[in-house]
Amino acid sequence: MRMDTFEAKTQVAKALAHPLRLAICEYLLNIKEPKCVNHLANHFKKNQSIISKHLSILQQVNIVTLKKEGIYNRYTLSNPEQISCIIDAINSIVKENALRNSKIVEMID
Amino acid sequence: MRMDTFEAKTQVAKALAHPLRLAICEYLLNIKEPKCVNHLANHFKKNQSIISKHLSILQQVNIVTLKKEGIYNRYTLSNPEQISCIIDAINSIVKENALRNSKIVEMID
DNA sequence: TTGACATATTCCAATATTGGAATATAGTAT
DNA sequence: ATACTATATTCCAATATTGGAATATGTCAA
Repeated sequence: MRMDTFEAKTQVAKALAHPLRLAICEYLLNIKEPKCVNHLANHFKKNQSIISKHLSILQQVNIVTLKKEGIYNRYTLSNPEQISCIIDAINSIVKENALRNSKIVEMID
Repeated sequence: MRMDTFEAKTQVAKALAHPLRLAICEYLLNIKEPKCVNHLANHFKKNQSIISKHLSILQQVNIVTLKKEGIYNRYTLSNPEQISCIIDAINSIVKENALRNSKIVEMID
């Protein structure tokens, strides 16, 4: 496997490697409806330029798709199944780590 | 879902968001055997301090586990199933994007 | 046209990540 | 003890990512 093959994959991983972007993805996954920038800005209590920029980063690697509807730019997950897999796997790793850490704390106590 | 819940998840995503780290994970997934730093350094044609540092980042979020065997520090994936899910999902997104882009090129031609 | 609203983009300073070189640590053998 | 090999860590300069403010663009309605 050539190394530059990993560059494109890394772009996808990088797009997910931010707390707000990950939260946006998880939200869009659960809500299952296209959401506009303003809605997301209100929901996450961030200003619109930040939300817009993060959505743009997600869009660049096609994690998210934009539908223009009049005034509103509505975003959905382009590949909900894949994003769901990734989020589930990450959650599983994090959960296992938390469990492992709590056991280590017990050992110390 | 509180925002700081995403911090731990983001750490996992960030750990994967580097071409060499992603390549190491994919390699360890395929090889299914613990590999030492030097082996990985030779395989990826990088110097040992870089490999060691990247393994340390992967270890911090428990993507990778260290087994000390005499002189050698052998690393394996801690959660191969989850990492496999993530890598497959990323590959699927990247493949779809490549396909989509090639179709766009056809439209332009 | 103007105004109002939704969104995108640009600019910039702060912060984070990176690779490479040098150094430190650790284990084994002699 | 010394020497050798494997690995980890520290330091630093270059680069990348970030959030916020300001500005630009885009859409509709009066």
